[in-house]
Amino acid sequence: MPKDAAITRDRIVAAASRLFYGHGIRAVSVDDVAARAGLTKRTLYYHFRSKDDLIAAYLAARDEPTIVIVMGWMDAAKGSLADKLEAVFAQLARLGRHPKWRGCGFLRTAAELVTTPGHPALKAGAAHKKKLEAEFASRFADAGLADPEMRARQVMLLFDGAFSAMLTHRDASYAEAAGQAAMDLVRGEKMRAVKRRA
Amino acid sequence: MPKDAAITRDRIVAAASRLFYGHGIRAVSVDDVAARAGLTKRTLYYHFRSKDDLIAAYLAARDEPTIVIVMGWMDAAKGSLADKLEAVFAQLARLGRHPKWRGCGFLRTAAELVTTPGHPALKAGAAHKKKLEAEFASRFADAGLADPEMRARQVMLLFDGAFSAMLTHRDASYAEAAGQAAMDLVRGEKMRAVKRRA
DNA sequence: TTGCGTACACTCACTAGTCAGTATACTTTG
DNA sequence: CAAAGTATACTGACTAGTGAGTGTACGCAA
Repeated sequence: MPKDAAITRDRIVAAASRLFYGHGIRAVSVDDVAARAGLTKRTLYYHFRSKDDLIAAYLAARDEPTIVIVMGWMDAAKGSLADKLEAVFAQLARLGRHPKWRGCGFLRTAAELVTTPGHPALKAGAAHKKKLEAEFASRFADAGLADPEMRARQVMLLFDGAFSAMLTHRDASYAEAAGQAAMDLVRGEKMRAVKRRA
Repeated sequence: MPKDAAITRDRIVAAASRLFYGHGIRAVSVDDVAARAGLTKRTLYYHFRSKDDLIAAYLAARDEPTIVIVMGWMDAAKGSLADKLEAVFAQLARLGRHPKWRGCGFLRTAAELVTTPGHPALKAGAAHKKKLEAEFASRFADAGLADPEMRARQVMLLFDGAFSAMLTHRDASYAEAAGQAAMDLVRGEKMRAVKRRA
């Protein structure tokens, strides 16, 4: 039955996700993941060729859901674009206050795997961030903001900066400061001419 | 002679710095560091109680020099506050284009050691970022910027965001986008009343 | 009976940290 | 001043444990 295989695979990815996110890639062994998934390492290696494959699957499984969550925050918020951005960063701060929060899985993986440039997990992480940036840009364009791509990029920089600072200081208020900056960047910018260099 | 000990210690820290920064904390063994420093592991353990001690020493040695470099960029740049910030981020982009660049050692260490909350290296990293933020705030205050502390915090968020994005995408132009955002945040803000919430 | 999914037991390389001992140089003492 | 003692800086070989990945056999469903 191929369905069983898919179920087992998902269970392994779920176990890997919890452990890799909670403790880091290198800190977690394949044995740990197998034990957490309730099966032996040999079974895990039946479903995944290597630990690197498993890491890639871990991030791939986080891509779409993360984007849905963040854009859900934005679309659910009432008011102006600035208000919506404030809501996004307020929600990020709320996450950051959770005791099990460990920063951004994509950024932390990028930091850990920095020496293996072609790693599929790194590509997945970069693609994920690009997608999120594009979602912001699309909404900024709809709102009539000048230079939506650049503003989206700057908001992403604040977003990733908030992740880093919250992780460094264990202080979620950094996300709120980032939200204020994001608001300032999109406020009163609607019709301003694009006089910046490309 | 205690001078010999200091020299050897420094050589170990220098070797650790290169390897930890280049490959990551967990990816580098104590044997690797000892070999790079040209001595045995036993000698390394004569100078450091544990690998954790060595990690802390690695970040401690990077603290002050990093701040001097970044503030040197800022103070050497001519023009307005915005111009000086543009210069800082331009220099960051220049660093990011170097083939041996591997992101921010402090942020990457924070990401790797996320499961050991009290680790001295994490405290060193947090203190380092706070110091840098304070240096920005001091210069913003001197320039008569309204709410210098908040702006300094936001610039730090852009700074760390630039590190993260450059590492994720291997694209140094993110630092320049961050620089543009930083300029926008300090420009035309000199005398604006502080109407934001605390 | 074929082949898919699982388990046990294993390999071999590597890891942080330790044991016991040595060469050198400075200090104390007869 | 010379001999003995002591602290310093160092080494090679080791331990106990963990790492990713594998060979082989077994049960179960079609």
